[in-house]
Amino acid sequence: MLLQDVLKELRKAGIRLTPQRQEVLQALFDGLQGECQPQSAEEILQVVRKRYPGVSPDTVYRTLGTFKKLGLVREVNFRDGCRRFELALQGGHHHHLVCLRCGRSRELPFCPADCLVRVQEYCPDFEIEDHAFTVFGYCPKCREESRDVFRETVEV
Amino acid sequence: MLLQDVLKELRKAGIRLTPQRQEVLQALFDGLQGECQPQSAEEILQVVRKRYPGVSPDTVYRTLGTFKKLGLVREVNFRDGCRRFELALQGGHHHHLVCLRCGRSRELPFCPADCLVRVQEYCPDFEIEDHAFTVFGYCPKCREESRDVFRETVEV
DNA sequence: ACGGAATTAGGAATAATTCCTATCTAGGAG
DNA sequence: CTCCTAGATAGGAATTATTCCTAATTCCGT
Repeated sequence: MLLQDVLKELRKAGIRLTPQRQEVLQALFDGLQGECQPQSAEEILQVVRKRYPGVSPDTVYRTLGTFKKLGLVREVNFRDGCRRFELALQGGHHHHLVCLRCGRSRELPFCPADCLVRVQEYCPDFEIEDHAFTVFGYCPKCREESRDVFRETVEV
Repeated sequence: MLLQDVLKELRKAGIRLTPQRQEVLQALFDGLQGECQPQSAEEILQVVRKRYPGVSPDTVYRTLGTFKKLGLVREVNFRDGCRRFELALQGGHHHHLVCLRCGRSRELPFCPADCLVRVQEYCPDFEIEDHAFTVFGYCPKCREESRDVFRETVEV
């Protein structure tokens, strides 16, 4: 799905298409390129401000909230002190493998769908809205680096 | 496992047992009773201050960090603006079903263990430290209440 | 082009978390 | 039991993320 299609859907949903919202959306699309890396509100704000310097944090947060309600954006938590956001396009459902040292993440193409089914059986009256499966640890690069630091410490 | 056993283990691990740390531990144990409800640092602080009024937030955070490193405490995120903590006793591994309205959680006895195996196969050089499986939505009680609100709105 | 409801900027307020440093203390050594 | 010191704490300030408030602006249907 492309930016144009999303804009069309938003218009259809009666969402006012302000330039600020379009820029937030653009930033989210940019984040989709290359390695998957959900962005913090602050990061998105910086991107948006390149074109609209006056944009306020409030606007970014409000826009992300609006998009989240529409199911267009998902929130994830990487345990790095802020919320992160990414596009939730249909067919792109995934989870994350997060490095606790460098904060970078890798997309996981697995989903514990069977668990979700069991959860719904376990609590039939609970209305499931979203779920998170996130694996935390240390990426190969950071493991290597901390090994180096350890060596230096010992040798000195 | 009881508080006494944990204290013994901490001593064995060379962790200084200050009264503040013991109170934090006690608060975490209290949180284990009844419905599982991971606590925020603020909530733990309030409990600890009942006995030690002068305790600082810093101490609670530092203590929780120490316990986390030891694997005694797990951090969870309920999307309510703060980190939450709970004891991670052996055999008690579980996940959470969280209501986005009232913030209460229910313990899930399922774990996507098979997914973890697949993750490790997918990224053999990644050192897995922890994982989170959390289901978000609306509990029966909150669904009922929002239905009431809707009715009122319509009828007036 | 016009009007009204929705949206925004800007700045202040709030809340969570961490930092700093002088002081204190747990627990091992004697 | 007392002494010593590495490690821990209090207290308050600083930082960071997020939300609130309100007057001014703007999208978009008519």
